[in-house]
Amino acid sequence: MRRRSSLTNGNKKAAGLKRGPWTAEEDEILTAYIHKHGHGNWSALPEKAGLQRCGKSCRLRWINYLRPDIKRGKFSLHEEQTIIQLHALLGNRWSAMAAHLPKRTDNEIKNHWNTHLKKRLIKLGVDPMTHKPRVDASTSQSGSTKKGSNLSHMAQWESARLEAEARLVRDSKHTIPNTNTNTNTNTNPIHPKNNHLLIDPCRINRPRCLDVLKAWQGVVAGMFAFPGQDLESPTSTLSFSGTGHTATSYTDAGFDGLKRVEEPNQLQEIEDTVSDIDAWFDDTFRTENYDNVDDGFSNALTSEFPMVCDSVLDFLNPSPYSSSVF
DNA sequence: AAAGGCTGCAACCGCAGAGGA
DNA sequence: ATCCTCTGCGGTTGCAGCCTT
Repeated sequence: MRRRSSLTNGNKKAAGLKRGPWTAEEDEILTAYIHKHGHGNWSALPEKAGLQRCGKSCRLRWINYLRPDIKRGKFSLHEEQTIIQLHALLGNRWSAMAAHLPKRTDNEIKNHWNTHLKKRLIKLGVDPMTHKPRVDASTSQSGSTKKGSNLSHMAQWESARLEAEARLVRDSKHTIPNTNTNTNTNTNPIHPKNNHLLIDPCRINRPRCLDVLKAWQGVVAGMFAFPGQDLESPTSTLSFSGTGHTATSYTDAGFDGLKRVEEPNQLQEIEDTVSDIDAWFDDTFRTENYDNVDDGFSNALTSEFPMVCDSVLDFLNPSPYSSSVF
């Protein structure tokens, strides 16, 4: 890791630059400039646009507030569920989470987590960092420890995958201008530099990670013994494949691994594991509030997890039309 | 009605990584 | 190999508005 000078250009507190809340006039100037010229180099933008702000401030204002493809206002129940689930997988990787919540910014998600969700989980007796019930260590000898360990592995694997996907989403956002208007294309663009397929962020409205996680739940729970594979390490995901997949397509390699379910009793094990995970999520997140709404969290999870079996069966009976979107 | 506390969120700060010189 | 700039990220702060006493 390279060291940098202690104060980079972007961090110098330039004298004479305005700080604090943006005025409507400043917003207008910035918006008009970006609509006309694009943002280009942020550090050069303020001078060109005639703003007494630093480039960093302009960038933040645009990304978190002025951008047209931003949804503001209350988070829906589904969005909150998604945030909680993503947080369990990714931790405080707000930008990666934002990539899976279209039209929400990392700042918004972070604020919502810190001001609402975190407190709610604490109130429910759930540790917001580990997403596990806050119980004393005496229960650690129970079978739940093993499941927790497996979940931890899953989280590591899925976390790595999500990060890669988030990166792709970011790339695609940068590659496709006017993402708010170009939403119905069926053809994904290709990254100009590496020729990798770029994921259309509009296709990630529903967090597909959940589907993949469900598939992984079967894999990582210890049903597959790959000689010489170290399932403790997320990087071993890459070694599932000998097909020369690049890192950006390594989830394909993971599905190759899934196809190794060959014994009927393995399917039963998968289903048992799914049930365990279902119960775990249910116990962790059920609240009176959720129980009292029709599309409550418990129901949502219950409806989500059957897809695990679908996914696994899908891989047991591979069809050319059922392949993953990855 | 006033004071103090709390909440929500926009904005800032410092650091790290990527990439060019 | 090193330095520098730019960009992006996550943590933190400041403050307006709301709530409670």
